[in-house]
Amino acid sequence: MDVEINLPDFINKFSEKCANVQKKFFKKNQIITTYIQKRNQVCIILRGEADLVRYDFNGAKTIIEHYTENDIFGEIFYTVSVNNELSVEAKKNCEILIFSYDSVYNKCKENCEFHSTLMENFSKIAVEKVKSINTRIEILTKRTIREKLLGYFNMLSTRSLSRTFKVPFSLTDLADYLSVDRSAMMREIKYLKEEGIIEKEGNKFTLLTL
Amino acid sequence: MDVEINLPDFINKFSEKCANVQKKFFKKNQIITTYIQKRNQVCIILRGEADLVRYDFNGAKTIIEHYTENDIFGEIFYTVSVNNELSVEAKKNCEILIFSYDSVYNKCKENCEFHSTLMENFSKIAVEKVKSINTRIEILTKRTIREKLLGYFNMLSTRSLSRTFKVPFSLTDLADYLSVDRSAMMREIKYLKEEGIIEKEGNKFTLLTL
DNA sequence: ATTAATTTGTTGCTTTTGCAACTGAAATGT
DNA sequence: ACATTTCAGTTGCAAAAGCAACAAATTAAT
Repeated sequence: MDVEINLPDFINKFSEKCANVQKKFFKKNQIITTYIQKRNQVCIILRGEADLVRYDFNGAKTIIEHYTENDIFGEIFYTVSVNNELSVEAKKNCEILIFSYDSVYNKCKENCEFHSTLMENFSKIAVEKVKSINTRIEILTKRTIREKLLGYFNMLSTRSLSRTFKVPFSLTDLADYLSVDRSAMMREIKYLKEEGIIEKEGNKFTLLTL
Repeated sequence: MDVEINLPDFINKFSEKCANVQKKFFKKNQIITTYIQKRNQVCIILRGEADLVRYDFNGAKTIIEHYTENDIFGEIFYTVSVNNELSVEAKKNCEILIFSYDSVYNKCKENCEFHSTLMENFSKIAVEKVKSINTRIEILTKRTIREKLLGYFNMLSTRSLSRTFKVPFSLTDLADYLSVDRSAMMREIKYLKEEGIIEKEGNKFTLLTL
């Protein structure tokens, strides 16, 4: 039995009929949502890109996750506390489906196809999410900036089935994503280039070593 | 509707009758499993404690997750690659349930209660797992050892509803869990004590400031 | 009970990372 | 088309973290 899921198919089943699911539009740089304790909102990106970000008291920004089409997010996946203010910011114009976690376990009156498919597939979606977060942990637990960069590049390379790949955000954001200082990261990228380990053209990188 | 799940109850429904689920015993320090690509094993700890660990080429050990009773793990939650050898090591004598991911989506012939409860609740279990991994990310993305320690202590404090709490592993392992050098961590703990921010007695810590 | 092994605690020294500050390039807005 | 903002790229200096090595304390093993 194949437990893979084709998320796009599933999402295309959405229709305006389902009363439990809202579709909303957000412009670039708008805040899509701020995580609130006790609320259990679930969001799916139909179109666009967004980041889940945290700003520390000292102003340091961390990109916790980067979302593209078909990605899912919301406070159900987070233990929201007073110490961590989390918000999701649109990086491009976005089209978002919003519903409550409860509705995943309760049929809607219209018994719509989107809703029933959502219910059926929710565990697979959640398992996929665990996988993607674990990949992030894999990178964050690396001890040096160099290892983090190479770990991340390796992942992108594997995912794109090519030694050359595009980093999906600006280098400034990449530093926030790897949770390191930008200038220190730039320096490390310079060393990696000098040592012939990587090549770089804008945000297109190539891994030269295995 | 309440979407919380009482995992212990669910696990107690296990009976030897279900042909798809095995129960195995492991002694302290034994390797429970090594993650293998394409296999989709799921394990639940009935009794004992275990760590998911990664050893880097340079010998550095990272504790990716720490499991206690009722925790769930297995390669379904991981994108297993050649670059990351992951294994789960028993830290105490363990009693483990093992089954394949497929069986979560297929009834067993005996139609046993454990199995059907597993199927029903799997998405909730997976969502809980996302939450717990995200808490880990929250800590790993902190920039300094001090912030990582305080972030982790805060979490333990919140979880135990008390300013005083026990760290569930040795300080050596804690360093591997926070992904930092042990001696540097010890130094930071010393500073935190000197500054009156924490108190420490063995692996029992107290947070003195808000 | 004694030995062995592991864990804790500490410290000098080195390396890595972060911070601040600035320049030029690119993108964006009006 | 020009001004403004954001992003990339650099660098000196300071701070933090890592490494190595060791002694003392604890825990486990025989």
